[in-house]
Amino acid sequence: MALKHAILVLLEQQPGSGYDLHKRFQQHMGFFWQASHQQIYQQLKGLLTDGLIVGQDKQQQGKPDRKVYHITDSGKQELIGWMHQLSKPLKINDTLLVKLYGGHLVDSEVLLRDLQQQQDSYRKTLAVLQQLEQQYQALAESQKQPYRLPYLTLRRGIYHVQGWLAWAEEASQLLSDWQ
Amino acid sequence: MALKHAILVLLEQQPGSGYDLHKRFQQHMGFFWQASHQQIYQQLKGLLTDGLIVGQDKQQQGKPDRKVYHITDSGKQELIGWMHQLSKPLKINDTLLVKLYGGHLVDSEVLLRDLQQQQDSYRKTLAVLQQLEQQYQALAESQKQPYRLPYLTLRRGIYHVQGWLAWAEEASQLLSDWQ
DNA sequence: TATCTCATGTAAACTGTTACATGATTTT
DNA sequence: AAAATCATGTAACAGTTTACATGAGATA
Repeated sequence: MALKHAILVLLEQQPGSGYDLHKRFQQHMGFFWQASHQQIYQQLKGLLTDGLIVGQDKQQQGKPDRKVYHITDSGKQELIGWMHQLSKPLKINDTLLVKLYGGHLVDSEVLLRDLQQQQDSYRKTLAVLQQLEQQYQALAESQKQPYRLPYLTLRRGIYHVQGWLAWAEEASQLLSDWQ
Repeated sequence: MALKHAILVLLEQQPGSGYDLHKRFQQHMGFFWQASHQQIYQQLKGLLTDGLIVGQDKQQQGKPDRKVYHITDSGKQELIGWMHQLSKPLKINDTLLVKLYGGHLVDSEVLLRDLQQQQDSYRKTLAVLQQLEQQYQALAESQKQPYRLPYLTLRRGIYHVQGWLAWAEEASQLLSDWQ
C-alpha cells in the first residue's frame, strides 16, 4: 500500500499531525497524490500499531490539541525497502474519457460543458504549478539542492497539465467542427 | 460508480460476456480505464439485479458456455443520465512520483532503474496507440464517423504517453547530472 | 450572524485487489 | 509436455468514499 509510504515520506522530512499531513499532501503532492483526511487518520493508526511512527500529544493555546507523529528507525527502514521495489504502472480511471467514448448518446454540448469545466480547473492548477516552478528557479544554485527531487515531480505535474490542456483544445475544436 | 457505467458504455455498443468486456477494456480503453475480470463479473451481477442489463446463456462447441449480456432500455436511460452529470476531476496516485519526492533516501540509480522500467512500457504503449491512430487516419472520411469519439480518447492517450516520455528523459538527464 | 479554518475522529457502504478454484481447447 | 487462451466465478482482505460527529477560534 502506497498511502502508508507516502505518509512516511512526508514524516521523514518533518514530523506532523494528521491535519498537517493532509495539507502537505494538498499543497506539495496534490497533482500526483490525493488522500482525504479520513484516510490519513486511518493509516496513521495502522502505522502506529506497526511501530513505523510514534506520536505525542501537543497542547496549543486557543486551538485543539494536535497529535504530532514522528517516523521511527523501523519506519525509515521500511520506507527505504519500499523505495527499492519497482513501481507498478500508474492506474488511470478517467470518467470523462468514458463519457467521450460513449458520447454519441448525448449532444456534443453536454460533452463540451464537461470538458470546459475541467479546463477551468486545470488552468488554475497550471498557474499554481508555474508559480512554484518560478520560486524554485529563483533560488541560488546552492539553495536549490534540497528541492531538486520535488522539482522533478513538479515538472511532471506541469507536463501533465499542459498536455491535458493542449488535448482539450484540440478535442473541443474537433467536437465543435463535427457540429 | 463509474465502472458500472463504463460497462454500460461497452454493452450499449455491442452485447458481450464478462470475458469479452475484459478484453474490450484492455484493447480499447486500456489507457484510460482499467478493470480486472473479477471486478467486471461482480459489477455485472449488480447491473443484472438492478435491471440495467439482461443476460442469456450461449453454448459454444468445444468452449465453455458464455453468458452474453445486453443493455436494457432502463440501462440506456441510466447511462444517458450519468453522462449529463459533470465528471469529477481525475484522481492520480502515482507511486513513482512519491518515490522521487522522497528519493534522497536512496541512490539515484534506484530511481533511474524505476524510471527506465516504466519508460520501456510507455514506449511500447506509444507504438500501439500510434498504430491505432494510423488505422483511423487511413479510413475514408465517410468511414471515420463512428470512430470519431473513440479517436478523441486515443488522442488523449497519445498526449499522455508522449508527455510522460518527454518528462522522463528530462528527469533522467537531471538525475544523472546531479551525479 | 455566518462561514472558514483548525483539529480529530467513527461507521457504514462501496470499490478494488489478491488468492484460489475449475476445466476445456489451442498453440508452441 | 507446457503454456496460453477461453470462460467463469468465490472469498478474504485492503482501500476509499460518504456521511456523521464534535467543538473552538478567527474572519467577514
